[in-house]
Amino acid sequence: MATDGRTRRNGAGRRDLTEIAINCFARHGYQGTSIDRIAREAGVTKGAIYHHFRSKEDLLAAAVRDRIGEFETRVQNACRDAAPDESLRRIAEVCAEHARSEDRPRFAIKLMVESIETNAPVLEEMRGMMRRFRAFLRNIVRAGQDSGLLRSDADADAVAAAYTSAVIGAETQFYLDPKRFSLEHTLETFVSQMLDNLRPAGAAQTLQGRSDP
Amino acid sequence: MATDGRTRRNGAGRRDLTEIAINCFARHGYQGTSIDRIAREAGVTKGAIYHHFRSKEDLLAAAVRDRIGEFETRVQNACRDAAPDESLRRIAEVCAEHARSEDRPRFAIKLMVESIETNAPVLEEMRGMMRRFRAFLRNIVRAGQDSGLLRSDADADAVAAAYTSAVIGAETQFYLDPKRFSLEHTLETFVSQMLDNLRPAGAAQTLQGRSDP
DNA sequence: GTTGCCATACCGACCGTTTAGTATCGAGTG
DNA sequence: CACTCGATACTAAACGGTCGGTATGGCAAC
Repeated sequence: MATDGRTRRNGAGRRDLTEIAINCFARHGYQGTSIDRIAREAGVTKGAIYHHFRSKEDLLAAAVRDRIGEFETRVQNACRDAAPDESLRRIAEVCAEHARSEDRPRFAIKLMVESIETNAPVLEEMRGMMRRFRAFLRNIVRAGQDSGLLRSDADADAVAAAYTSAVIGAETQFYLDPKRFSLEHTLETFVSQMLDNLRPAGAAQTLQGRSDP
Repeated sequence: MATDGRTRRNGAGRRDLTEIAINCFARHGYQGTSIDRIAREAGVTKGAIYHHFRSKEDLLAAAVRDRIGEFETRVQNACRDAAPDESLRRIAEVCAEHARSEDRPRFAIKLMVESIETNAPVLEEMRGMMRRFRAFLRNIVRAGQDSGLLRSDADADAVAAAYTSAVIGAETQFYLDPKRFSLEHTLETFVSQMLDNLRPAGAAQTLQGRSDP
């Protein structure tokens, strides 16, 4: 708790504040999180936050931007040097890990849903993130089609949209009912189903999932 | 706006209040909706609301229960006298209609997500709804398996979970980006993909979706 | 008159934001 | 080296407003 080499004072820096803020926002939502709560968890007073950020919305926007960039980097790194079908499997794994992580989870789902009809700037940020995610998936599918690995008559946009739906819906159900909803198994089932369906006609057909008798 | 034959006064009855309340909650969230706002939209004052409901949470719980029951009835009716595969198509259609309706939409997604870590009673209600929804789907899949219509070696629970994921995720993306996200097409793509995958080995294989060249 | 339904007025708590003031540092100056 | 100056990083306190909730009273119907 002493010096961390980054700040002159004992308090939290601007970067630390966005970390703590997004954590609070992800747990209690934007409207359910008071500036005082963030300040308390950061070990500073309310004034310190208003020294770094113009408003509560400004703090939220900064925190969201940080997290979105982090998530996208993570997804991209998981796909490095991987074939299209392997990439599609890995992305689901990264999303599941993200949902199970200690600090990061829920922020996307919670703030995305809350911002609908209540916070236009954040909504726009989230909309951009989802569009980029779908485009990223679509390009992977297209690459698979171009290389003959995946069926070329499939609608890559629709496949990407369905994939994104499965991820968001599975995360939501997992947050709602973590003890009864098996996140990884659901995503694996979906991805296997999708890859089976995308296999070019004539290729060998595998049963659902791996061979785990 | 005069007498509607139900109430002695010009105000709204208990049932009308839950309708208006769920509408507000669905748009602005629970924490983003004040009692005064609901009262204003209902054409009454706060006192009227506290005459019918003990607290804001009580009002929310009553409104949520009403809506959940309504939705479940709608889904069940859509499946009357339908074969399993047809039921699975119809449920997706009902969910898409629900998402596009004028008054009802968003309440499930919004309140479900918001209640995570903030409102245990509502969370429990939502959890029950999702469990029943998945169980309903699973039973349809099992019925299809028993009748030989669907592959018997598929994991019915996992299929139901993936289906539910797709519905929730597609609705969420649609609310987030209604102009760019095509809800119906995404759900149709998913359901076709799933049914293709569930077709028993040896059965005729159709291409994705209908023939819309 | 009693009862059900609702309006009015109000309370205490809390929220986002502002302001005034303070402590701590680095750079510049002699 | 000491010393000033000006940022920077905060604290403490308060303000105006809104919120959920309550107490009270009145009007209409039976």
